[in-house]
Amino acid sequence: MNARDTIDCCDYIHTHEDIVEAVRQKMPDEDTLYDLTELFRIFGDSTRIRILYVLFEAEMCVCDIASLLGMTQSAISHQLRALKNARLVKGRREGKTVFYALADDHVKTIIDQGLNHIAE
Amino acid sequence: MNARDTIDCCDYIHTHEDIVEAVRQKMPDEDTLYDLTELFRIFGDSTRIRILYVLFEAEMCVCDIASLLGMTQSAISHQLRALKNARLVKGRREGKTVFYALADDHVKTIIDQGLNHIAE
DNA sequence: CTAATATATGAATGATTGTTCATATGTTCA
DNA sequence: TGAACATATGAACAATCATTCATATATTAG
Repeated sequence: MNARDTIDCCDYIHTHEDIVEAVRQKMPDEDTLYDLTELFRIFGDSTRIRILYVLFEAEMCVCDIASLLGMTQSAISHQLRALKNARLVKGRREGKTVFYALADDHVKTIIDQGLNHIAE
Repeated sequence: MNARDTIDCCDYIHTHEDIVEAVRQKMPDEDTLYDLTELFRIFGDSTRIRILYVLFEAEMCVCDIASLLGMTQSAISHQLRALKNARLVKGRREGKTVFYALADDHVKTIIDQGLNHIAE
């Protein structure tokens, strides 16, 4: 099948052209779609989820997180950067140490929704 | 640094041992962590997000979704399987055609939370 | 300034993943 | 039964990504 043939792919599309039009109009723009996908992609890694769980409890320095999760400082630092770029965590420098904390409480809300789904 | 050295990685961990202990206890078990990560990983792909958006509007057959998104039937079918395994969509066969629909309204809630965050 | 400590980062690598292609399965109709 | 259609699926390939290693930056103490 050729995906470019937008209307002749099967017998059903002609019977629901109003719906097809509604879908087309309600699709979010490319930028929103990209940001949304990117946000969930960040949540889709167990190291990053673990880091977020750690930060639910308290702000913490890179090395403590690494220690808690049994991973290297470098690995954690790389992932903290990803989380920071997604504005899920924020860093605060105090001398040599950088303390990371959750950026806001959307994070917890999103994770809770995820937990809701898997608990179902 | 060796990540196995759970206590001697920096000067701070000793000053917050109560918090470290609290974090340890509140970390979800491995299974939950895996399911949660897996769920968000499924949301973390723009094709799958697009499919979910299409299904917000109405149930639809594989080939219509493919047509709407300008992708091949095979690609969509593969992704529908992923969405089905994550129990985000469900399929209903009617003759030759299989209609897919959202499994429940957690899906919309989770995506809305994501939109909330990026709109912020 | 130098040494020590905490964090950040670029490059390399192994693993994972989305799409494609070819083909199989399942259903209807003649 | 056989042809036509809708969907599903396994294997292969290219692209993406998490971690590691080595090293750079930043801060403090001496």
